[in-house]
Amino acid sequence: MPRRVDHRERRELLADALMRLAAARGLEGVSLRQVAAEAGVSTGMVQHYFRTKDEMMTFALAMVMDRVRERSGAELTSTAPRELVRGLLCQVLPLDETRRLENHVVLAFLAYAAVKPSIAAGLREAAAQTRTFLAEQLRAAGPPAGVDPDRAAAGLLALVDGLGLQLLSSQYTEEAALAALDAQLTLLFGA
Amino acid sequence: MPRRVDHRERRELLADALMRLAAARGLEGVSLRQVAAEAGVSTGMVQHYFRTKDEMMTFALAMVMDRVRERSGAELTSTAPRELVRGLLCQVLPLDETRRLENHVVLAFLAYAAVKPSIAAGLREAAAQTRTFLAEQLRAAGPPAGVDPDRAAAGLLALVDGLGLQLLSSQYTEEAALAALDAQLTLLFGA
DNA sequence: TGCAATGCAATACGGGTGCAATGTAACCCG
DNA sequence: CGGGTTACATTGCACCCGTATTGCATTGCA
Repeated sequence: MPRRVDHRERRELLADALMRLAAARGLEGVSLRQVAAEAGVSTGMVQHYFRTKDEMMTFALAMVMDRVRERSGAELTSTAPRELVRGLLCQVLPLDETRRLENHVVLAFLAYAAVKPSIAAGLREAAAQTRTFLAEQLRAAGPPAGVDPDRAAAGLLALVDGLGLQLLSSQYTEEAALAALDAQLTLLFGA
Repeated sequence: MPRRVDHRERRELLADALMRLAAARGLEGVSLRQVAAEAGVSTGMVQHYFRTKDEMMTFALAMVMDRVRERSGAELTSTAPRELVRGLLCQVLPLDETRRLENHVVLAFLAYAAVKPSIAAGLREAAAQTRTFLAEQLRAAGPPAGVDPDRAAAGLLALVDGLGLQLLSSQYTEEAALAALDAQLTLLFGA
């Protein structure tokens, strides 16, 4: 049995189980044993691949953000700035089951990160990256008078974060969220 | 000693301790014993005032939201819609230590509520209330063409939520957040 | 003046937690 | 064809959790 295993693959298998748990029962429902059970393996195996629970958590979060980044990268085919921006932001919104799950995880980790700065760092960097990209696109599109691209980018990201938050707690529908996003894009890119 | 105690007051004392813990160590750091220790009382006393942990949590969240609502109500003196809206939204943003604490708590509960619907209900109702108020004010101010008050209100609330989120994880400064908010208000209310 | 209700404190219980230690198969390498 | 390393599985430990139970003052009320 041994030696011939892909470490990466195993860790992702476990991290996937963790995500499912986090989405279903919250981060506090995540324990070594629960993750093991969800993945259908022994707790010893989990310990084998993650020396500590914190290491497991950190890996899972990194994995989620990598996936979002990957999907966003794949979306960068359109040439019109507005569609590009919209496509990217839609990859973040919880509009299907996969992304709902991801958003749950990220939200759980956000609450966690407000306390543990080491976790927050990764999130912060990813956001900054997205923000500068958005600002570039806004600048390229030549926004209406009175719209500062940097500020607008920051606002746009905050808007999407907020929309995601409200979608998760089912405060309203996907259509409403998309409408709000589109309305904002229209304001920023002009009619 | 007994009989002459204000139940409400005791419960708020405990809920305050809970808030401090939640802000400092996250919701998962909140236990009956920890709350008791933080409040400087026995765990028995906590049990006396909250029959279950869930009851304690629910009460604490309700208390926080009541305080926000109270503060927001006190802010409703200005007559110009834009200033009114701005004042209200600023009461939600984490711009001082008190509100940072509150935001931490609400965020923690949001992650919790994504899993426990009974908690989510209260949050949803409060948000809906705020949203209709915002929409009223926008309508009263006569927004520029192409701005739908209801959608704009929803967007505004989402924006503030997102800004709060990013402020908490110190993704940027208070000034930047306020600037983003003001920029959006200018877009919605016109110059 | 009794007596029930109230406000708490202390303790105990069953269960879940992270983690360390140990065991044991399977494979690769020399 | 041994020895060492890898990949797990099992078990145990100390701790913390939420909750139930019990005990005991103190008080308002009859």
